[in-house]
Amino acid sequence: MHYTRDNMAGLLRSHDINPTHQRIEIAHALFSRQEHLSADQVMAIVNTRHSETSKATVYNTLKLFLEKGLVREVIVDPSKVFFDPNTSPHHHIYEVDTGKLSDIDAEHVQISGLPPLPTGMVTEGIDLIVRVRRAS
Amino acid sequence: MHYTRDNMAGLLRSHDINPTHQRIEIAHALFSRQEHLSADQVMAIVNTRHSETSKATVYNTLKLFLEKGLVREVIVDPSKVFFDPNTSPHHHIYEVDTGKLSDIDAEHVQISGLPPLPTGMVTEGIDLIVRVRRAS
DNA sequence: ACAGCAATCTGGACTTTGTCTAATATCCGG
DNA sequence: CCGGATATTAGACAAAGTCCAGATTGCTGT
Ligand SMILES: [Mn+2]
Ligand SMILES: [Mn+2]
Ligand SMILES: [Zn+2]
Ligand SMILES: [Zn+2]
Repeated sequence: MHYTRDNMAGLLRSHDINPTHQRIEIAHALFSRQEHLSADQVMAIVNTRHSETSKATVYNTLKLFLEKGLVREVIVDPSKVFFDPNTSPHHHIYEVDTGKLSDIDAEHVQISGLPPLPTGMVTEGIDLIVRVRRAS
Repeated sequence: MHYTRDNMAGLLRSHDINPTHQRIEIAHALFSRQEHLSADQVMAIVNTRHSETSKATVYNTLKLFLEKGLVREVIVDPSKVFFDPNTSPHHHIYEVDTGKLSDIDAEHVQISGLPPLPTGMVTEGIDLIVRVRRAS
């Protein structure tokens, strides 16, 4: 699949999001790269040519995408949140030195032996993060 | 085991940490409660009676404890880091509504099917977080 | 075309978490 | 007690994120 700006409007609509110029640009930044980006990185990408999207809109839009299930949040770095255009179930490898974050397909990963949840609680998601560094 | 201020000095020494009044208080805050605390919470606990430990010292000390392996860091909340006096291998349940964080013993949890690491990389740790919320 | 209206976007002030620094205080061996 | 190393401190600073009141945009009905 190839993500063009034109596809973005349909993608947004299919997630019940009114497609505006700013939202299309932000979605395009995430989906054309298929990378994990921080709000700051999105901000920089969207405003490379000329300043056209404010910080408030970047944060508002990313939060909206999150609520609508268009992207997922990955919390691995204590100083910033990453936004992930890949919403299929998967896990992450985090290189602590470089900050590089990559996907692990969940298909072949098996997690067993988890205790039962406290009553009245439902699982919202299971995050598995493998923290790695260069062998010293 | 019962963690008193008096055994804190020995605990610190056994981790190659020079026991000072402030360090003992901070260690005592964490180990007597056996809870996951943020820097802010540690700060509040340590200064309840009267102000006696600065913000800089709280942060410096928690970082020192981390380096020396006395505590572990848990990154689940995008807005703050938790410090965990339990350094034995274990996982976490995070209640997203309340922010409550509790331990899952790693003993019976089995994770299989992880892909091989990129060459020259070693695992520093595997964090498994089960995000739960009240059933709606 | 145009007024009215809701939805969206914006700059900038503000808050929170955490870092840094230069000065001071404490500790310890000789 | 002296001198140096180690530890603590207040407060300035930085970065990530939130908030708000005003401006823009894009309709819809006339
Ligand atoms: Mn443009
Ligand atoms: Mn005291
Ligand atoms: Zn991912
Ligand atoms: Zn724990």
